[in-house]
This record gives sequence, structure tokens and C-alpha cells, in this order.
Amino acid sequence: MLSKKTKYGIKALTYLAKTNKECPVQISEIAENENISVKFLERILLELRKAGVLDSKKGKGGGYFLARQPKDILMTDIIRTLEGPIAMVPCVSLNFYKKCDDCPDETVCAVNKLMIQVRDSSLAVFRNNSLEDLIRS
Amino acid sequence: MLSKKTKYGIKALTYLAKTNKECPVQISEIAENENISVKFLERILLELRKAGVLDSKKGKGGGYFLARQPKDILMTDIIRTLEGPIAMVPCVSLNFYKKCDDCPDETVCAVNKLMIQVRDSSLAVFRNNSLEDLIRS
DNA sequence: ACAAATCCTACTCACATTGTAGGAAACAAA
DNA sequence: TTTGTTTCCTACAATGTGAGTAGGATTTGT
Ligand code: FES
Ligand code: FES
Repeated sequence: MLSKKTKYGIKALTYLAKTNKECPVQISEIAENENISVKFLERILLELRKAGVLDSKKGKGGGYFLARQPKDILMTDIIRTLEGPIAMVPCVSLNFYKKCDDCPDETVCAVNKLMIQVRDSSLAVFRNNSLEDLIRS
Repeated sequence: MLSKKTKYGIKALTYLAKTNKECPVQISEIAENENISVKFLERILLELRKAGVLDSKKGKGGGYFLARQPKDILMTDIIRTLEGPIAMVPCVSLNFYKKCDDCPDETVCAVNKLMIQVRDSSLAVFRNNSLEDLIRS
């Protein structure tokens, strides 16, 4: 199940991409338009900024704005930042690999082989969708 | 993240498919060979039986066995039984559809459109893999 | 009758998710 | 330089979910 955090993050980013403003957009504006708790969204946008997807400006007239062009922000970036691994088991994760404690040998593990296929197919979708693709469709 | 329940379920089923015995196999035997808590596995196999994937025999000499041929047991059956929806958001689930409470209109929701693609690609993998495919690879 | 196995419900415990509180730091404008 | 506005950051609370356990009821072969 997709976490609310990731869901809210995607919605906030699409909001920023759609309302293609020059000036920074405040958290409260995004939260209001997308029905998200202000304080929760605040933390989410902070994570996205630290990941280099967003940039921000403090003080009066401040707010958030995209750090790159929408076409250069891939879903893989967003998902990995907010949701974590794309793979369903740690042993097939490209960016968050970890051995499965309960499988003696992953080269003969049926779950491993199945989940590699699932990872690849999901990854293809996320890689193939930029923020621009999302607001176009 | 794939739950332990589903992971254990798949492993138990592949064990049954591999050790292609005539007689029923006891929970304790599967649990021991696959490093699974006996009582936890007991509940899992019960769910699979209720879903029609497994069948069982009680009393002495009893145990579990596949209800169908391995090639006729698809991953979609197993995942939906143990893990629940394949989709990452309820609004794109084929078998467990539910409206998203926080999205006013799913026809204009970017998350919805993205997750439909993810669902379709995952579904293709699960539909394309039977229990027989898993033990062959 | 007895032993061996599944069946079934309820319970506990640990952890993650979701959301909130409250202030510190930066910035612009008066 | 003061004031108000905004992001920044940490800690906390409430809730929900996952994982595993306990204990007995039921069925079945010998
Ligand atoms: S090795 Fe990771 S699922 Fe078996
Ligand atoms: S309608 Fe389900 S994610 Fe927006």
C-alpha cells in the first residue's frame, strides 16, 4: 500500500508543476488545495528538498519551488525518497539492498526470482514517468 | 514491502510443489524445512485452504496438499489471498476497489493514473507466473 | 480410548504510520 | 532595528498493522 506521505508528496509536486509560477509557493497554499494537513506536508516537502527535488526560500514571500524542470524529475526519485525501496523484498532492491534473514540462499529462492520480475516491471513504469508526464495525462 | 505472511505462504506452496508427494504433508515438516514458526504457518495454510488453493486432511496421517496442479495455481491467487490488493491505492484495485477518501475526483488524479500503470505491470507478472514456473526457474 | 493432526479465536508485543506541538532560524519590509 | 512571515527541526502522541503466541476444539486413524 502506498503511504499517505508518498501520495501527498506526489500531489504537492504535481500542484507545483501545474501552477507554473515564478515565485515560491507556500506550504499552506498547497495544503489547502490538495486537502493535506499543513504540518504533515511541511515535513514531506522538507524531505523532498533535502533529496534535491525541491528548493525553498525562507521568510516573507518565501515558499517551495521545483529544483529542476518537471521533465527531469522522475517518479523513481520521488518514490525512493518518500516511500523507500521500490522492491518488495530487500534482497532484490537496487538502492536499498539487504540480505533476507530468513532465506538461507537467495540464488535458489523462488520469492527472490519472482520479486525481481516485479521490481523490474514497476521500475520501468516509474522510470518512464516524469512529473511532466503526470500532469499531461 | 511484502509481508512475512505472503512470503511464508509462497515458500510453503513451493515446498509442497517441489516435494511432489502423494500423501499429505504436515505443517511441522514444512515449517522446519522453510524456517517458519509452526503456529504462524498454521494460520497461513488455513487461509490458503479457505481460498481453495490448498486442501487438507485432519487427524493422524493428515496434513496439507495442493488443491490443483502447480501450473493451475497462479501468483495472483496467492498474493490476493495473503497480501490483499495488488494495487498500491484502493482506487485502482480490480478486486478490492474503494474510493480514495482524500481525492475529490479520481478521473483527474495524477496518482491514480500512475498507479494504474504500476498495477497493470505487476499484475502481468503475477498472472504470468504459476507455482510451476516458480519451482522451475 | 488414545494419539496425532488440523481448525479456530483471541491475545500480546513491537514497530511504522500519521499527525501535532512548539519553538528556532532566516528573511523582507517598514 | 523591529516586526511579521515563512521555512526549519525535533520531539511527542495516537493509531493502526504485522508478526507471532496461547490454548483449546475438532476430526481422524489405529
Ligand atoms: S532471499 Fe530474499 S526472498 Fe528469499
Ligand atoms: S483517486 Fe485514488 S489516488 Fe487519487
